[in-house]
Formats: sequence, structure tokens, C-alpha cells
Amino acid sequence: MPKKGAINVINLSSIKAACKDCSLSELCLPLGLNEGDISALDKAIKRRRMLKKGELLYRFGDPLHSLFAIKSGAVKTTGLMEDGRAQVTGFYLPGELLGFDAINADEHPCSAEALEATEVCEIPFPALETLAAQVPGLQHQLFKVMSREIVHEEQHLMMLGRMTAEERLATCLLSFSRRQARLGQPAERLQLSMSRQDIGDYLGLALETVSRLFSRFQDDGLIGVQGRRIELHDLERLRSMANGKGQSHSARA
Amino acid sequence: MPKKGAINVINLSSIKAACKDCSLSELCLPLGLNEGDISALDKAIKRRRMLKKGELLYRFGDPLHSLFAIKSGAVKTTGLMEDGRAQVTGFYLPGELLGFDAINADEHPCSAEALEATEVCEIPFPALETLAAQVPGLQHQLFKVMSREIVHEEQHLMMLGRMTAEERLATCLLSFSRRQARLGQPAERLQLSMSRQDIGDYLGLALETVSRLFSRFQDDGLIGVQGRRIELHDLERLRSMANGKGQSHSARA
DNA sequence: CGTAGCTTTGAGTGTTATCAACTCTCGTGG
DNA sequence: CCACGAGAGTTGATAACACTCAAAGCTACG
Repeated sequence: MPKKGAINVINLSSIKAACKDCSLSELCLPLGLNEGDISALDKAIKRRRMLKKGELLYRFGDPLHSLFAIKSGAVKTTGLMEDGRAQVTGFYLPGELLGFDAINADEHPCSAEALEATEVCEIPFPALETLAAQVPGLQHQLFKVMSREIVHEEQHLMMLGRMTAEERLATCLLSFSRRQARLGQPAERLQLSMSRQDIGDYLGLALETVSRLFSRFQDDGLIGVQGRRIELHDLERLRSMANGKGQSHSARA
Repeated sequence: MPKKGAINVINLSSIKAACKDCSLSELCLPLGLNEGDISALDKAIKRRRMLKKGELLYRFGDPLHSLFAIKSGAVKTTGLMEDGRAQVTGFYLPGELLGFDAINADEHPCSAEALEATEVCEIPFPALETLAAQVPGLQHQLFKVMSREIVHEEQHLMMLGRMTAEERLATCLLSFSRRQARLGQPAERLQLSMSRQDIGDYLGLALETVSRLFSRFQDDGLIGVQGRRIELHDLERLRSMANGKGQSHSARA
């Protein structure tokens, strides 16, 4: 429900993104910018792009042209080892930005694939950088978003290095829940767009382990599982499980 | 051996850092800046700070005041779980910067501890940000350093999620070797400043496993181990081991 | 409605953690 | 100068958590 300009109904052909009309602007790059700065940002954003399920946004080794913001849908980023082992480094949901890891060497060190039909905003990096030098609020917001990415990966490191399989899945489900709630959707009802294999590659587990954990959580009454539709029946117990109070792992003072 | 100003011999009391005279400037923040910009950066840098072994640079929850550059010595950053489990998220050597993870929420999400006597340059973040808006080269360099941190953590994720213990330690040793070579020191001779426990907390392994791996690598003639003094006898074989050609792990096409 | 991919479940194995004891190193003080 | 003690490192025995291999069931799409 846009406040103004609601008259332009059939405007689907407008390929230009318009941050100021976007419901995600409070989560995305424009956060903290004033109206003038946002319209400057709008000019820098190249266009929207639609991805079909399975389509790649970029692949390992591609030169850096743009960063991307998810408008709808979901994307995973995957790093690959020579022998085929895969590590999913992140899942990206609406309002989230990806591609920052490419700035270092001017090329993407991982591949990004749409997990479902996905709409992204493409943000050419050179233009963004130029604009950031002129708009202090934008520079700050960029530092902040990159910092958040670092924090997020540090939490991921803690999961992979020090948590049990059970704790990892509980943490992962809670992360999806929280991010979905932030988008205004119910926190207890998840419609996953990724496979068990993807979740395993994210959590550093075999897909069979992920599947077994879903079954066990369901048997314990913690969640309901129907394929990729997950209901979280007891967020509080999930939280304590994510913090290592699952029962095992003798907690030391 | 500085080119100019070698006359000022007894100048140890000069508490101001001087990037332009620092041998690390080619690895550190000044990289890519011209002389004038570097002296502007010098003015922003608050002071040098000496840390004794075991001393904390900052602790979990501290408000963000500054970022830090390592001038000499070594620092580890550690994230902690409620029950005491620790994940070392990074080791920082001379020329490397830390603290970026604090920008997101204006407080440090982990603690940083000196592993030996360490000298750091303190860079107040608000001043740095202001300067970055005026000096495009500095802004770019900051984006780049933060991006490198993200890439580094993604490689760490791959280690923790998908590598065997053997591959993790080989990768870790090679990382130290490369970074030490970059500092102009021999690539085959490491003097570790961290304990087996620290390495285990970095690699997501028990300290006993790390110790056993050192012994096994030594028995295989790969390395020489005398406590924390490690000699790398066969970098090539270490590299192939780090890439999963250790012998196990049936490599699929 | 058939097929391919995804998911579940089972059985057995193995890598790594845990618990425990012993050794080594090094700094300190008697 | 040497003995002592504390922390760090090594090594061994055992166990557990998660992986691998395998097969069957399910879903969804063409």
C-alpha cells in the first residue's frame, strides 16, 4: 500500500528499482538515509533482475561488477573444494545484501544460486563507492552492513567449530525464524526454500544427519515437519537447545 | 634502516605512530594511499599501545572506540559460549587489522587477547570514518580490508565445516607460513605464539587432537616439531594435504 | 502416470572427543 | 644452583557422535 503514486497501477515494466517505494528499505541499504540521499542511491542502482530457481547470480571467479540486494526469494552462496565438497557460506533473504566478499580481489570467491524464483536489485559497485564518498550516511551504512556480515560469519564459525549437530540445527531454525519475523511474517511457520543437502552444507553436516534431526525434533514435539514446511512449536525450548542446554554436553561453570 | 631521519636515534618516546616510516605500510591500511593522505591518516591514529602476553585489547561487550592494527606480536580473537566453549575466530599478525566486527552494533562481539608482547596502533573509528569520506583511496582500502576479512572467514568456514582434522592443521600451518613470508621471514620456520588449545579452538578440534596431528606430521617427515617451533619440511606435500589429497576421503570427479 | 530428485530410515563404521596419566619446560624462590 | 610447581604438551584407552553406504518411500513436475 504505497502512500503516494498509487495511481500508477500497471507499472510492472518499470525496470528501475525505487528504494523509496520499497517495503524493505528499513532493512536494506537505505536504512538511515534521508529522502534525497535515497533518490541518489536509486539512480546508482542499475536494474532489477529476476532469477529462476537454480539460476546463478554469479559464479566463482567472475569479476566483481555489482553487489546485490534480495528483493524477494532466497539465494545461497557456496564455496567449493577441488574434490567437490561444498560449504554453503550463507543464505540470503529479502532485505539482505551479498557480494561483499568480491571487493577484496575484484572477483567473486564463491558462487551464488537462487533457491527459488528470486528478484534482486543490482548495485554496480564503482558507482556505489563513488556515491558513498559523497553521502556519509551511505558510507556508514555500508561499513555497518559489511560488519554485520563479519559478525554473522563469526557466529557461523562458532556453530561449525563448537556446536553439536543438534545445537546447529536449532540455531539455524531460529535464525530463519527471526529473519522471517523481521519481514513481518509469522515466526513459527517456516517454508524452507533449501534442500536438506543445502542445510547440511551450511551446517557442516551430512544431509542424512539433518533429516534425522528434523525427525527427532518432531518426535520430541519441538517442531512439526512436512517436507520443507516447518512449524516451530516451542521457540523457548529451541533457544535453550541452541545454547547447549539440550541435555548432553556437561555444562561447566 | 630508515632512509631519512636516521639521526633521531633516541626517539622511543614518540608515542605517535608514523605510518609513512612504518615497514608494514605496504600491508596495512596505508596501502594505495599517496604521501599526503598517509600523513592525514597519521593524524587520525591516536597512539601506539603495548600489550603484555595475555593482556586484553578489548573484551566482549566493550563499546567500539577504535580499530587496531598489529605492529608487532600477535593477537587472537575469541568468541565464547555460555558454557565456556570457545571459538577462536582469528589470529592477527603484524600488518593486519582487527575490530571491524564491532561496527555493526557499536560494541565488540568477541574478545581480543595478546598471545605475546604486542604493539598495536589504535585507530579511533569515528575519525577514520570521517577521513574515509574525504579520502576516496582510504575508503576503498577500508572496503577492501573488510572484504578480505569476510573472505578469510569464509575460508575458515570451509575448514570447520568440510575439512578433516588433518586438512585443517595443514591449512593452518600454510596460512602462518604465507603470512610470515609476506613479512620477510622464512616460510619454513614457524615460531608459534599460541598454545595447542588456541589452535584447537581455532580449528574446532580438541587440543589433544592437535597435539596428535603434530606428532603424526612429524613421524611422516612433513614437519619438525619442538614445542612451538615448527619446521615445514615439505610445503608441497602440506599443500596437497590441505587440498584433501592426504590419502583418505575418496576424491570424486 | 512415470521418472528423477529429494527425503527418510536403517545398519555399521570411523574419526575425533573425552578422560586420564605422565612428561616436559621454564620460571621462581629457597 | 637446584628443587619445586604450574602450565603446556604428549600419549593411551575408550566411547560417542556423526558419516557412509544402502534401500525404500515420497513429491513434484513434465
